[in-house]
Amino acid sequence: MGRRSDHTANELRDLLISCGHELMAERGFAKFSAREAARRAGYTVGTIYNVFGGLDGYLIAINSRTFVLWSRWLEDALTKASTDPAARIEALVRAYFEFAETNRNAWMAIYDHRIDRSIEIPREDAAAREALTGIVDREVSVTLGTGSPEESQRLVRSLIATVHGHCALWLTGSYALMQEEDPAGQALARVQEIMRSHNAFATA
Amino acid sequence: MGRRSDHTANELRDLLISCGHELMAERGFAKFSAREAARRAGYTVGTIYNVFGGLDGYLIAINSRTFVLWSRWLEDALTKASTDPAARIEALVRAYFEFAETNRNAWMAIYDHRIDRSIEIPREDAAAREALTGIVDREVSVTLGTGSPEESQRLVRSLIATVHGHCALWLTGSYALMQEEDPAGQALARVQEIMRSHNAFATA
DNA sequence: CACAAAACTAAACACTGTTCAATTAAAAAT
DNA sequence: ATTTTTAATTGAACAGTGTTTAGTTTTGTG
Repeated sequence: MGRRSDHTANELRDLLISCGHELMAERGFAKFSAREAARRAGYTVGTIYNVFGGLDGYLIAINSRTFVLWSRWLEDALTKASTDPAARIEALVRAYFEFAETNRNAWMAIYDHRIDRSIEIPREDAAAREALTGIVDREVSVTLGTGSPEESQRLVRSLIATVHGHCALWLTGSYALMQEEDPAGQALARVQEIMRSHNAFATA
Repeated sequence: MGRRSDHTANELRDLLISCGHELMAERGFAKFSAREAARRAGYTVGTIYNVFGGLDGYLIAINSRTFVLWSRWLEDALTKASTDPAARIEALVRAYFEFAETNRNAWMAIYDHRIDRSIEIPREDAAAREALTGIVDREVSVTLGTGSPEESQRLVRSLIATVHGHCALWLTGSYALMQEEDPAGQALARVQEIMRSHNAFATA
């Protein structure tokens, strides 16, 4: 068959991402199959190559969707949190872990997919990825009294890396960290220690 | 051909691990091929399944070798370091990053290989993995004054996770963390802040 | 209505991992 | 010294991949 009228270009794009995301959540990165994803959408692999330019483009799109869901998850948690800065940071870290645990495979796929430096990430996708950093930036900046914005941004990235490390080692089951019952609690404790070192939460 | 006399069982095992490790360092986890590794060793895939029981066993063996090299790298760095606890911690963090950068693909393969919980890791391999934690434990314990050994162990794992997070995000190129020029420095700063929060480096 | 462009498929290619019967070489038994 | 047994190794098969390309079908347009 040729061009089908049952889906517009955008609908098809969305459908393929949805099916791909579902399959990724179900099987994980290693057992993901573009063929199978297309099959579930009622199409053939070739279509994926048409729409996304290649497998990398497709995986980027799928992972970007995960980023969007993740950001929403964090924003939702922050909405329910109080206005106390320390409480908001805790909510943020807890929500970070919750999302990763709830969406194990999809979350891990983000880091499983190694993007070749030669390939360029579409603006829209890059934005979805940076949105997450933006949320953390916004919340952390409130608590940090003095210091240049650049220094603050560096710290934000470092804090994200800190939480990421705990979360990643936890979910991959690496190390005997498995025996750690509350990795989120440990990550939070470290974040708090670091932030206090930078005179955050300083009561006036 | 049948049984060959050109390699004993142990030699063959070692040869296959060497070739596999080399290929892993060269191509990375995603493009690793057991067939190709066996080919380089002068054997066929089947032999890998004979010797290691399956692909998982082979990958575990390859990654365990990386752990051994990593531990050695850290010990070497510590040998060259002074006796000052703070300096030793710095040497440890720096060496951690150096090894990961120098052995990018092999290092990442450790975390790329998701081991099914059903499969059991051979004692020897488990030991190689735990050795690394042991080194950190030994060095950190010196600086931590009070506190139960269990609490200390939890902190050690948490510190490892902290450094791991920085290193992983750096090497995967995730986030705009790429723009960070000295991720090792950031990781070290966080480690120091955390340790000071736990009254480490307390001068008597 | 004819045509050109776009969407989509089907099939091919060169690879995987995994299994297993068949072969070969060495060790053990006669 | 021969035969038998046992174990190591291969080769071929199977069902999957990702990727490319020629071809077919559908649609919008001249």
